[in-house]
Amino acid sequence: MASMTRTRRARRDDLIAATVRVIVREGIAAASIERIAAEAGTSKGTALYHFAGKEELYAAVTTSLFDAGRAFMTERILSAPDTPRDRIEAYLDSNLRFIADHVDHVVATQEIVRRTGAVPDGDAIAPLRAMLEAGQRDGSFGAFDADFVARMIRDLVDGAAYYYPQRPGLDREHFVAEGVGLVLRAIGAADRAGPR
Amino acid sequence: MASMTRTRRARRDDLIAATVRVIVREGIAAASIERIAAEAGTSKGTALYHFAGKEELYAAVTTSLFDAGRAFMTERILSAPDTPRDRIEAYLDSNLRFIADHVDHVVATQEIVRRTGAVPDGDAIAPLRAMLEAGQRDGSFGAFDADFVARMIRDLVDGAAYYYPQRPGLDREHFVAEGVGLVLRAIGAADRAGPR
Amino acid sequence: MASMTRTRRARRDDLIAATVRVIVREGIAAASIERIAAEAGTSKGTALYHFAGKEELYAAVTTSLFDAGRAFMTERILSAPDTPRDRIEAYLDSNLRFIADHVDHVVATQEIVRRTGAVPDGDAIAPLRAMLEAGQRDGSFGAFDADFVARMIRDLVDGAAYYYPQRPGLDREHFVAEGVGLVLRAIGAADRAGPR
Amino acid sequence: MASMTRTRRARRDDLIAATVRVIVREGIAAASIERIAAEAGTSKGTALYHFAGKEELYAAVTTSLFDAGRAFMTERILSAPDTPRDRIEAYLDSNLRFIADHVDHVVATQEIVRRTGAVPDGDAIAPLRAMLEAGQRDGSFGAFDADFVARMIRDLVDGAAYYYPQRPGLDREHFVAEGVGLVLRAIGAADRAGPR
DNA sequence: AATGAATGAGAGTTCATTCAT
DNA sequence: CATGAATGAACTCTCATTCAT
Repeated sequence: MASMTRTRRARRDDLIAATVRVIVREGIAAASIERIAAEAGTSKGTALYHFAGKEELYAAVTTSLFDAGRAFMTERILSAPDTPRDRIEAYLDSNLRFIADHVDHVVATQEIVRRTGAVPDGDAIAPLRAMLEAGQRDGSFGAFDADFVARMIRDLVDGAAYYYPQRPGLDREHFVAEGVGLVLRAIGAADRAGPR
Repeated sequence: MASMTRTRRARRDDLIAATVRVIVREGIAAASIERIAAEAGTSKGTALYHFAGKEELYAAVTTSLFDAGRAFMTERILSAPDTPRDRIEAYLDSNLRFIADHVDHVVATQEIVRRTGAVPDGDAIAPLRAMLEAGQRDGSFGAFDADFVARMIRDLVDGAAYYYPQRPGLDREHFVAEGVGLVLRAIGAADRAGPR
Repeated sequence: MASMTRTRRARRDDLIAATVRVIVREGIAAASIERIAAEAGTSKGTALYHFAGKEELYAAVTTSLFDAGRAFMTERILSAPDTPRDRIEAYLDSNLRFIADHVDHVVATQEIVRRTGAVPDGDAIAPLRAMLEAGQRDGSFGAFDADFVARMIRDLVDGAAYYYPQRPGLDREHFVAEGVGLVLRAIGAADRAGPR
Repeated sequence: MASMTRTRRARRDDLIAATVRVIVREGIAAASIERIAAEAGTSKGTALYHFAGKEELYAAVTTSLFDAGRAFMTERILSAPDTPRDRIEAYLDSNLRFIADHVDHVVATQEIVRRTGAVPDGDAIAPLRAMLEAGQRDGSFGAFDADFVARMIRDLVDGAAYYYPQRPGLDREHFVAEGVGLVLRAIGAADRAGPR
């Protein structure tokens, strides 16, 4: 994948962006290859020249988002203090921030994942659950079913992507703070300080 | 609609149940009328004899669930003490209980709603937000963006329907208690008493 | 066919009338058995109990019109003076008068004939051509291709059925006189007298 | 529309011709896209690749005929002497000649127009009526209801298209002369000269 | 590298007809 | 007599995919 001509790379990016736009604006049902190609200013034949099939195109959309998201988030999580509370706060904060900055791509990816059932990255729950359990062990968090809560947090964070663009005036910082606060309270970790 | 022959009513119910099964097991993409009819042990022609079209079939699936759910929940909510905390607890408790008892139908309905965008009942957020705001006014709940939190609670509750069947051993009471507790903590209303 | 219970006869007539109404108002494409049955205030099953199939229903529509038309016209033609000019005038006059009095049934029948290609009565051209040739032999009419003209007269008369209802204010007598006059002039027989 | 590849133009013409053949030979009821495609030696998918739908295919059939017809006729009518009699004669003569040369296409178009009700060109009666009224004003034609006669002439001319192929031995010139003569006599304009 | 053309599989719908009650 | 129920055939249309240029 690294060895791609610049043209090829550019065309693929065009098509990925067009896919995102079509899915977000017109719904995934309307996202035929022909419609996407038109949105990208090219032809169906060309789209399928660059991607072996629709599956591969969709995979490219999700993969490109996951790669960017992982890079963005791991950096921030790793540079946070090594306590469960700080790590999970960093996780939520960076995730919501990333979402706010890539709403369309996130929404499109969720539509694709829901339709194809193929998460490219593997388990997104496991690390979250691990963090929760760590916090429970050292007493930072309350008592709850870590698996259940982990999944609910993911639903909540994913759902935020649909909510965010629906409130156009919504301030990004407010959005992030609300999300983080909600979860921290839910896991019994919101009692540090400050106006969160 | 009340005036339906017994056969018609039965066949429609068969088809509604078959639709739910197909959507849950094979995904909504595979839920063609022919596939659904086969699952119901009948023919495509018959399915379309009983439902004017796919839209009407899907509407019947969602409507039947919403009707049952509304009946189940309103009864319980109305018989709860008239405080914000008790009402929202009744709301969550009855909703999660209803979900646990109708997982497949709930999941199928969510798939349909997501695809068609047509919620038969109108706004599901408004009443939840109203309850939250009432609790904020009288000091039972903490400070948060009620609209944001209302939506997140809905995402969370809806998401629980996907989670529940994935943990086969999961006790229904545990499931409900975890869900209620999570939300009550998140809105700062969990400080009553007892082992919740 | 003569031996029919009164109910049976009545239901058949209801259905024939309903067929005519549906075809005229909504077009023959919309004239499904179900639609026709609904228009007649009964069910598809009943319609097919009274008529073996759609073909038979359509045949009944055309036959009932042809029978009535033939009775109406032959009487008038036979009571006309026995000259080619008088006979053809009686033919046209009675035909146009009959059409004006049964526009809907005539139009419906034409639609059916055009679609099924089945004229119940046999050749409608032959007698007309015979009259024209008789007039040519005795010098009452001019010189023309009798077969060609016979067919054109039929097209013209049939077409009049579509025209008549489109000019609501149109006087029946005027309509008949114009039609008769047009044809008489066309065959060189209009030079008798009077304001025709 | 002018910018079409040669292949596309050719395939569309193939399909238009096939449509005409199927309608004329087997009736418009039998003219399914699949049947038409087979007649054109291609597949249903290809037919729908070249025409957005059946409506567009039918529109192409009628439009192509109307365009050719209008070109053929206007040229001849404009080059005729500017008297009502000459103009209407040119109208009839050119129309019947065009019909004789494109019988199948004309018949197919009439079937389509009758079924869809969509005349691509607008009112075909108005210009005819205008010519008739002009002739009445300057005394070239007799007294008659111009609107009525205009419509009857159209019925007559259109009907000629069905008649023509039914008499295989029929000479084209004879056919045209009979049609023109019939109408000219009917409107009282046949008294110029010669054995018409 | 790009694309027009072709095609088959499959979806939703309509409808005449058969049948049991 | 009447009708609800059931069904299969046929039709239009969408779409991912293959291929030749």
